[in-house]
Amino acid sequence: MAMADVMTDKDSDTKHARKRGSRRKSSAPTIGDVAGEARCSPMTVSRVVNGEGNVRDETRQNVLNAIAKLNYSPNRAARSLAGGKQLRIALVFDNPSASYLSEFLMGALEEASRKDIHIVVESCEKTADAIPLIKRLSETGISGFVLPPPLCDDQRVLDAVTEVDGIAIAVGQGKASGSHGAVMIDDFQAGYDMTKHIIDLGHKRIGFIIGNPEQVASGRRLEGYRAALEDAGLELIDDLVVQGRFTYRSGMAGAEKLLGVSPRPTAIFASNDDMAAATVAVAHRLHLDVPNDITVCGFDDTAMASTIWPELTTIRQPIREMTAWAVAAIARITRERNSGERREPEQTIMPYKLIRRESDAAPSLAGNRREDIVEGRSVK
Amino acid sequence: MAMADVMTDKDSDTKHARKRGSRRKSSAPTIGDVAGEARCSPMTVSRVVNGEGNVRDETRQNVLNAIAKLNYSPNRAARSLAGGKQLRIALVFDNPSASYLSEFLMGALEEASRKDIHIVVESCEKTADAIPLIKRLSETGISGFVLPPPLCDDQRVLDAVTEVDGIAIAVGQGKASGSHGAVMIDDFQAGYDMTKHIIDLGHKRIGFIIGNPEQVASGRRLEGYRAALEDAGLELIDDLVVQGRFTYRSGMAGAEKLLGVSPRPTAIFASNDDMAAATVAVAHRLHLDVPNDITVCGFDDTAMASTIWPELTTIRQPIREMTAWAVAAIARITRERNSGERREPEQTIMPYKLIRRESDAAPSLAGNRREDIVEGRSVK
DNA sequence: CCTCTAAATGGTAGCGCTACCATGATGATC
DNA sequence: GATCATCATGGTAGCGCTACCATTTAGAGG
Repeated sequence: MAMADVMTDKDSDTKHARKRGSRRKSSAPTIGDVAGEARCSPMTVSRVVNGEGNVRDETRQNVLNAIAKLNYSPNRAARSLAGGKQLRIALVFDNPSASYLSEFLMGALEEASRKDIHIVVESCEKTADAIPLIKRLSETGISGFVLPPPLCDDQRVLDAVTEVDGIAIAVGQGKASGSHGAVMIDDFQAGYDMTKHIIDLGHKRIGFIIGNPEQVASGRRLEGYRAALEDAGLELIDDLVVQGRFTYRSGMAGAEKLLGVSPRPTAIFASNDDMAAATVAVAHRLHLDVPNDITVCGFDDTAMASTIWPELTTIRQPIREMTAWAVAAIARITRERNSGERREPEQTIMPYKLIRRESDAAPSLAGNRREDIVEGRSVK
Repeated sequence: MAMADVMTDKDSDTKHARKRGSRRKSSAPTIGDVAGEARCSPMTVSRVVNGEGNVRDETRQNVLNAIAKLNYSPNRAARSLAGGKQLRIALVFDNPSASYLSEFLMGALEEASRKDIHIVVESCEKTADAIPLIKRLSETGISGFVLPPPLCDDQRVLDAVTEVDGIAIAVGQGKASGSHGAVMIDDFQAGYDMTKHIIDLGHKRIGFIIGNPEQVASGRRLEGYRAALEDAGLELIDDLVVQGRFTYRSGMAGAEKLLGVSPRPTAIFASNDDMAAATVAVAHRLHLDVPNDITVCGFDDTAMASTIWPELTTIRQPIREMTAWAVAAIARITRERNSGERREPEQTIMPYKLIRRESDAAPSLAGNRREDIVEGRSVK
């Protein structure tokens, strides 16, 4: 039989020479080439490559050597064709906030590359435009949708995905919901931690600029701020909480208002970096030194945070990992659906980090006379 | 024969019913389904789909109708498998400037999606790291490299690509070179136009902040500035030209120096938006109003330009289109190489736009608040 | 009418891989 | 030692599409 033939001959290199008239364009090695080199069948190679069990260690090693020798890498197209897969996932967004976006894309792309998934990127002007867009995409065979805020804050968008029987994963949305998967950080806790960090520095009058009221995360961050103040036994002063909309412009307005309050707050926590940057600008215009006269903290760790001077103390969301998770989740759910399962959409919460840079400091003793510092409790 | 059979029956729907035991997972229509519906062979459908000639109008229409009816869309994996293609292109960069990056990714992704090309994104810390990275990528079957600055300003990186017989396309590099393809804007002319725009507003003392000296584009923009001054018969004052490094911090230092010169310049043209933003911040700190006390212009039209207040008048590079062109160029060159051709690498110059926002005005006059777009000169 | 060319279409054989089943070895169990 | 499970491996048949060639048809020219 063929086996004996292969096992005994020594010219395995020529054995698997390409048939003439082959249509092959590139000379990249195929699974067959590796099989020839390793003196086994393509199937065994496939098993090794895909990490399946039931292969003798010796055989596996042979195959691995052959792969290394030929510098083989599997053909993705053939893989997905044969595997009958060919996942296509859409990234839809209406928020062209560039710094966020590139992280977002990178995370998705990496994961897609690893899993051989096709990513389609689509942007739309208004949130409302997303609904027909999702329908159209669904018709071109896209089954999964990764949705960053503010798109994922709109229930109609989520519903549109459900309607076309697609899979939606919300990235960075503030709240969980049963209708779709979600990956996010704990905005409440992050808001709490940052506020506590500021309190621990010795601040007592801490201003807060709220984000866009339409995004759920805004509210959560505010709640975290409030809870931290309360836990520290600090008074919650209404004048020190102003509404913003996540834009630089709204941050300026907010900062102007806050810095006009008397006595002035010694720290301002803005719900995102753009507004924090605006706060720094306003402070500078008033000849306040950041951080010596006033501490300014942001949220998101976008490019802005480390571009301006002083660089901002902020909260870093692992956007990249979050998006990668979203893509992987869609892949998994699709696989499950194909095999009949149909379970509740999952949600996951990722860790964030408080990045301490140069925009925070203890309140200056020179300016305001302070009472003794009261340590706030740490809440887990 | 089979033909007569197909041509006469009316139950073409059931005719092509799937064989039992098929491994097909998805129920997406295949080219065979379309052929059955249109009563022709899969080949003819393929011809129509791929826009080849030699198909009767009537037949084509039939096929088109069938495609529409079944909502057919070709399977990419099968396509590239059969076509023997499977282009893989790497985007390599060491400049994590986020706003630039996301545009960059979008352009590449769009084109890749259209042409069914696989994009691999890789970043590296230092420019030197790019060289082994390119070698490694080349070994995994990547033949094309899209390189933004500052990577493409380093000849060693370009050489590394040549060494592995890959195709390099520099995006946004300031100068042309014979060893690789390139797509860029005319930095000289853009620098000239912006300077002229400022001169036309009535300014005579115009400061300039140079970019990173290692990037070719920096020098070109400076030359444009000089040429415009000269053409306008304005004196070139050495004190009004300071060195920067494209960073916010360097922009602050530059702006402080420029605004310390007496008499003060009435306008500052920074070689990129980050430095222009820093200039605005410094001006504000000195209680100078932008643009009424001083005009500030940037370059690149990154997110920063339209985030801060006042929004910056700047030069917009069509990054997205440039990257898309780069990807398309690699695809074309690869095709040519496969068919034996081997021609000189191409270069192309794209049009830029002068985006007028709120940061410029005539010296000491009430500011205008317009967003005019002045078309840049387009070459070829 | 009959060749001859070109246009229009069909048939076939893969592209490189994996799902599925068949087969041969190897022990373990009674 | 026969029976059966289990592991290790091979064979085969596609996945959906296109390259290539064969075939048919329509028109041109003699």
